[in-house]
Amino acid sequence: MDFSSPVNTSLDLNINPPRFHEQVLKKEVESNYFSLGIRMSSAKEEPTSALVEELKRVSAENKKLTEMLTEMCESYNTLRSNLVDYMRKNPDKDQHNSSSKRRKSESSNNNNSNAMGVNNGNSESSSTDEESCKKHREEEIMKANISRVYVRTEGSDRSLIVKDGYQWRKYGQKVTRDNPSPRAYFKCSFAPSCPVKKKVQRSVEDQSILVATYEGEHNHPHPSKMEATSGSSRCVTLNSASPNSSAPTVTLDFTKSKMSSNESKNLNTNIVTPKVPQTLVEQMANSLTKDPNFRAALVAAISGRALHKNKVRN
DNA sequence: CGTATTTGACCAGCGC
DNA sequence: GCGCTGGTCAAATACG
Repeated sequence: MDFSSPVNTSLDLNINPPRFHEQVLKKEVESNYFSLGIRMSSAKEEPTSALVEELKRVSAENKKLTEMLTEMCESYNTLRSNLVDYMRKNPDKDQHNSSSKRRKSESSNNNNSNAMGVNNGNSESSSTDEESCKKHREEEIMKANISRVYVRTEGSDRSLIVKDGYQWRKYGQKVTRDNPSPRAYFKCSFAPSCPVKKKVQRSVEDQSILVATYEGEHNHPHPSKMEATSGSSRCVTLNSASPNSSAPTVTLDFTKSKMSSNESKNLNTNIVTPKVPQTLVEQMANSLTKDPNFRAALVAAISGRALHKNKVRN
């Protein structure tokens, strides 16, 4: 790429040029320059004024991006809290219970989840919902902290291994009535006292999908995020076509082509990077790295996170 | 040889 | 009480 020629850093955010921001931006830009110890040269000099204009626009875009990011974060938090509320109000639509005392309800829930989007609608509607029972279930679900993860694997991959970064010890395998595929039982072996258990079984509807049910909460930090998905050399992407289930589920697509260990180390990047043209990414990176406010915020964020980490460790 | 996995036996809850 | 079922145990086996 040729960076010597002027690069259009516009992100087309409908702020070009942001006339209503001009005065504010001018002050912002000036203050940015002065804070960096750069003396503003005469506005009469053509190249400098062009740069100032460019800087203004980039600053405006940066501001707009910040606003968008803030909005996204707020939306995400709202959505998440709504989901949590919903799960608390409707725990028996999909949630498992850890105790074998609730086997019947679990079985109906299994039917629901294994249908992978086919709502048979017979699990709960026929029975009159007993309030006390429901409350009891809610309490136990909250205690058990059960979650379910759907993992798409290669069709040829018949193993019941779900790489999530934790260390698991298999302690049993059973063929259940409602699913010809065997169900594997795992205990977390990273910490001897960790109570977390995991059940892994192939979906009835789609044999390439592994359904991993986690029970309990890890009482130790994540061993290594780098190890999370490197084991099978499979690519992980967030799959928006999550199986139709009301439980908090995550679908991981492991069907992408195999990759090297180096590539697998960059999984986090793969997950969060949308399909944006490379030039645009570079332009954005350029704009952001040139912005002193962004750099200051980044430094503050990193130092804050480092402090937080130290705090957690202590 | 130590550790992880496999697999049949066993246990407990539930419905009839 | 009996049979069915899911979950767990533990001896046997496999593997590095």
